[in-house]
Amino acid sequence: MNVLPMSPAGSSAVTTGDLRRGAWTAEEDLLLVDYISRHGEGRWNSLARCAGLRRTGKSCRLRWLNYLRPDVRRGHITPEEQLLILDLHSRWGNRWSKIAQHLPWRTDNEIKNYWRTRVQKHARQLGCDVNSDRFRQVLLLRRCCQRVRRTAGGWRITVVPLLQSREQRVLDSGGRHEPRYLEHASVFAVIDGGVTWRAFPRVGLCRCHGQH
DNA sequence: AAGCGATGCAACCGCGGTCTC
DNA sequence: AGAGACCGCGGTTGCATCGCT
Repeated sequence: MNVLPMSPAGSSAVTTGDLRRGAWTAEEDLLLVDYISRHGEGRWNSLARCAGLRRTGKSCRLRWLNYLRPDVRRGHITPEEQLLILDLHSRWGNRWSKIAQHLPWRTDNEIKNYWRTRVQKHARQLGCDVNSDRFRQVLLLRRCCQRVRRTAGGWRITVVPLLQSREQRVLDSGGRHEPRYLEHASVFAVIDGGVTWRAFPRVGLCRCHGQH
């Protein structure tokens, strides 16, 4: 099972009347997991009562779907997932549950949080819209850099912001053992020794030959 | 070391749609 | 058919943690 965030003893959870609210305790998690493993999911309100949990059905459902479900993947969102989320969001907007259907190991809540805290902030810093080609290119470049890192190993990569100029520019990031960046119009590239990886909007990463 | 603002994320809330009786 | 219960979604809040001064 996943390592779960647990509230410490005497946590921020409060009890109003017969119901508890706030952070879940390890004991509550165990009760819920144990009950669902024996009886499966059902009607959440009655499940909460039958499992001996002083929680609303809603609260139990949220806890199960977002954290206790065995197939939920937690932690760092990969560049591939970022691009997929970006693509799906450009199609459907804030339809988080619909987007999450295409990343079944991620929850809608996680995707929504990721979007609001990281993506929107990132776009603000770049001064562009999250659905713009420019923003997409930056993500593609990041993935590109990661691949170069993986294959070349040990290189220090500097992310170069997209320039507005239409003319071709070759940006040299410094030492001869580091990759150089080529930027032309709406295309990014990382030049890695004899191989050039180019990132095209809506297409992805392509390996090019003889393009220095 | 302490204070404080920024950040990330778990959890709650409100509402509209669906189900059940 | 309709009323109440329930579910699921998207938006929002609150708190723990981090990093800076």
